Amino acid sequence: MTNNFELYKVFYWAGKTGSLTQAAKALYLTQPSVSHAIKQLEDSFGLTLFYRNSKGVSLTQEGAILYSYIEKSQILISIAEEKMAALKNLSSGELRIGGSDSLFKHYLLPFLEDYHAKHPGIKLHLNHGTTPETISFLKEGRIDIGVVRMPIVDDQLEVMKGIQLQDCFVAGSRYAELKGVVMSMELLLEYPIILFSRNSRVRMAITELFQSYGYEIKPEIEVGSVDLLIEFARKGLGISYVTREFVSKELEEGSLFEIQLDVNMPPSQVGFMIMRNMPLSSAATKFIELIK
Amino acid sequence: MTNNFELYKVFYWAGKTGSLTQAAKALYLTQPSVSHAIKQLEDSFGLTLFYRNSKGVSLTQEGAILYSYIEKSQILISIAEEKMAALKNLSSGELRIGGSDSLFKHYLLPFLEDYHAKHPGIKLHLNHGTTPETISFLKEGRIDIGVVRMPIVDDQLEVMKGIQLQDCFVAGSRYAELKGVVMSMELLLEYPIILFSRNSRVRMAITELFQSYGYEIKPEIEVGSVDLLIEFARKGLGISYVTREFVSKELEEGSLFEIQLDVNMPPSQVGFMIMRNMPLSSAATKFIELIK
DNA sequence: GTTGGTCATAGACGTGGTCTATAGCTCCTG
DNA sequence: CAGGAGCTATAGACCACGTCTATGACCAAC
Repeated sequence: MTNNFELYKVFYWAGKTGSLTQAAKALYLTQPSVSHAIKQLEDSFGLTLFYRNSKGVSLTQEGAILYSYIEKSQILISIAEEKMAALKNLSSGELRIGGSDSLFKHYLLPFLEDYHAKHPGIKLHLNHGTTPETISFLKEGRIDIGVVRMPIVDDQLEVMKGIQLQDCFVAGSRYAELKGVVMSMELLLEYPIILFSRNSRVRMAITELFQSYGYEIKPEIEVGSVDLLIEFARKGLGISYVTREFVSKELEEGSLFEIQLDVNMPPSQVGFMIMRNMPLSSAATKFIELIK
Repeated sequence: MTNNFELYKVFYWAGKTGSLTQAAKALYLTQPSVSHAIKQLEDSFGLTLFYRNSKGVSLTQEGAILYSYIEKSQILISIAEEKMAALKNLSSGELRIGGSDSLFKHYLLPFLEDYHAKHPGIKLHLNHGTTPETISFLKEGRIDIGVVRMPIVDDQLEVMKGIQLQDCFVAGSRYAELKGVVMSMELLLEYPIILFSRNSRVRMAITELFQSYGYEIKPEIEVGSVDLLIEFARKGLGISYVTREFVSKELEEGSLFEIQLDVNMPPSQVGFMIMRNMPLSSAATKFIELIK
């Protein structure tokens, strides 16, 4: 036996208000419709659910048992509907972004602040990882959006351009004599170089660039975070290859300066990835609108 | 926002099976109907609930949240439907009967045994009280059936005849000389009489009977239970007025004998009361069928 | 390429849920 | 006690909407 669940909604209101007429008003129906609906339920069970009297209805023994279950069920549905409304209007929900810590900190942070201020109910999850990890997370559905360096070639993914960044070599006061000097690659390679760890997108890009000119760039020091790249360069341990926009503060205050090279460093593009042909959550849609 | 609850049933099965086609089968619908239903839900919330792919569907973040509520809700409804079926087929439920202990013990007991054997899932509640108390309980909905002595005149009640009982005077061996003697009322009153307490239906009947012949019956001893009436008579404390059917064992074994009177004692009728125009529970309906 | 499985879409159909109108009932009130 | 104001039940008409069939688009596996 499997009833039309709509009947339970009618039953719930009839039980709750103790009146078919009141239930009809609550449901924007007419009283005969409600009366008919209750009769249908009763017939389907072969049980009488209500006592009818001149001032309304009251639950029978059996009706009361049914009501105890249906009430809980209906309340759950009401909560679910409220929850859905909250998700829709972004007063609730979560936004899961994957990418590198440096992009979070130096590029995404203002957007995240803005977003959080506008939608304080949305929980933010920042999932840091390498580009391939981020892509995996995206495909596994563990994040909604991935933020990485372009180019990304994966036809399961839809990639949108973000800001354009410029990588460059920087040094601290220990190498002050290089300030203002336009260096060749060959010359640069005579200094100790500090690079990001091997599996990063930036590292691959710079390695390829040098290779295309016939050089091999071998770092003296390899580090795992942008902060360390900056810190080591400031302390004079070598010349770091960093994203210029991420060291704007240090360049401005003079604790670091940019090394001029005689070749153009290609810009690098930040990209947002989402799954192609997969619907985005409201929270994620809104965030992407914000960034664009 | 208040959806057609039928949509949630479809959503539940789609989420549960991970396939619109499977959901359609479970609900005896076609796949396009299910597809349409899900679309309606999604439109009503303004949210996407499922990812569609070539091997079925899977819940989105938001769909999963909805599912967590709807699942509980639907399970409650299933339980409720099972419960209703159990109440209908009498494998569950309760039967509440009001009346006097003596009627329960001496008249209803075999029926109760039979009923309980046939429907062990039905809980029996025997609510003992006087006739007016029993009527009150019935009107308050605290019992389903009342079993009392007729006549009952109350147009809110529907009364059905039960067994006919015969009250009589009995004595024990102490008054052996009266065995076989046809006594007059006048003579009887010279012996110590034991009667049931004042507010009982039987007591009122016997008092009225004696009055109609111009006598006043005043008991030596008043007791509150039929068992005591019997016990006191056996011990020779006096002559008890009891229901003959309730002392059949004692009459047979000879520990009590019936006093012959020169007037006919009117029979007394047992009646079953239920509320007029009020639906009976399945359990109560079945019990009444059994007795008839 | 073909087959077999998804889900989506379009449009037709017909049932069932809703309506209006009215009756029957009980309780209350003048 | 008649009349009114509640309530629910019943009858019958109607039309929206839920369901169907048919088809398309897509994907994965063989």
